[in-house]
Amino acid sequence: MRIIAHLDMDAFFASLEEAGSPIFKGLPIAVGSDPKNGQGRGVVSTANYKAREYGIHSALPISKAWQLSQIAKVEGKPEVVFLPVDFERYNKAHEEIFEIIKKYSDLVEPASIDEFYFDLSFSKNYKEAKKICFRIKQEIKEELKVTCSVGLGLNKLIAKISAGMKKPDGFLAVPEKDAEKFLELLPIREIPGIGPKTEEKFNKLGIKIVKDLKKFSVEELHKMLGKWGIDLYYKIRGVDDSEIVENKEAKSIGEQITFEQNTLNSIYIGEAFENICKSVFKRFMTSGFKSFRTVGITVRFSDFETKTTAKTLKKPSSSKKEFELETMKLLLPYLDKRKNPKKKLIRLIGAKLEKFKS
DNA sequence: TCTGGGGTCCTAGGACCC
DNA sequence: TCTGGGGTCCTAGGACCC
Repeated sequence: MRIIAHLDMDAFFASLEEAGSPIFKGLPIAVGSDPKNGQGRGVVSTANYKAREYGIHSALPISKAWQLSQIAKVEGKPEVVFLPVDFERYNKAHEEIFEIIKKYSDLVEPASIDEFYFDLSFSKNYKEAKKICFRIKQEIKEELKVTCSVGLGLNKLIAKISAGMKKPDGFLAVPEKDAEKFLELLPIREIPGIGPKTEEKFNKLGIKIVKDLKKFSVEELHKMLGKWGIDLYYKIRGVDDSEIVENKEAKSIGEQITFEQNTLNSIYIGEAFENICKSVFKRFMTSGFKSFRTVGITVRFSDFETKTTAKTLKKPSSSKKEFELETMKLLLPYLDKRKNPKKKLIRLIGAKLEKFKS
């Protein structure tokens, strides 16, 4: 029988900032874009638990977060500490956590910068596995001064959901015999892969919790959701055979920027685009891949309409010149009448590389 | 409230080939 | 003369996740 663990860092970016700067201790922190006195674009990446009391959370527009901070100030509460995202620092912490988990399990999958799956099937039982989880939690706390939550279950799905239930600094094991009951009572939105659109779709049919979802046959879910519906049918019955995968290769490398102000100034856009391409290519060069075959761009207009265009080259390439030339050819039509007849201002541009060969 | 940036996976339609 | 079936590749867009 498998025993799978999922470890999820608590308010990761904000916790690391707090741990790194004692003066922030106890203060509300929002890591994300520059609020620029309420004029900033962009969103909150991570808010610590103190900031969440103000109503600030991930993906909240930074301007709104700034307003909430001003309101708090008027009420005599401490203002929010706004900090930029420091990926270098978080990546380093990620590696350190990976190394700690590695000491206890030889099958570890980093699922994102702040999440890991690992295999504890070698443990005699859940009690033994739990002990290991607590040792890992302890070690992370000692070394990095941040907390995490861990879930245990018979597969990745159960492990992930249970890790999320006792945040922060929590632990939950859902043994096999309880798995189906545990799932049945959850709101469908708790199932990873069911987002706002799918939730809405099911809500309209009166489907609220996982138990309601079980009314549908495999065929019905397949029809409604495509291939993923088949997975879902089994997942909600506690069946998830997906493996822990240790080394996942990247499928794409890309970057995009949102301008401070929407623009159609081709000199300005051109310069920004050049910088993006340079940076993307640099990352390609250090990725270890030998070649790419598809190049692509993204353009987002002022009304948020977003266009992507891609071109697959005849032959694999590793040429920076070719990347820059081909993406520029894709971008140019959006700057004039060809693909922008209404002369809409541009809000964001991006470039990416795909179809790698090692 | 006016919406980042980094990704992954899936789908549908068209081109093309045998 | 007016039209099959299977397969693959490519592109654009959508949903989702952190």
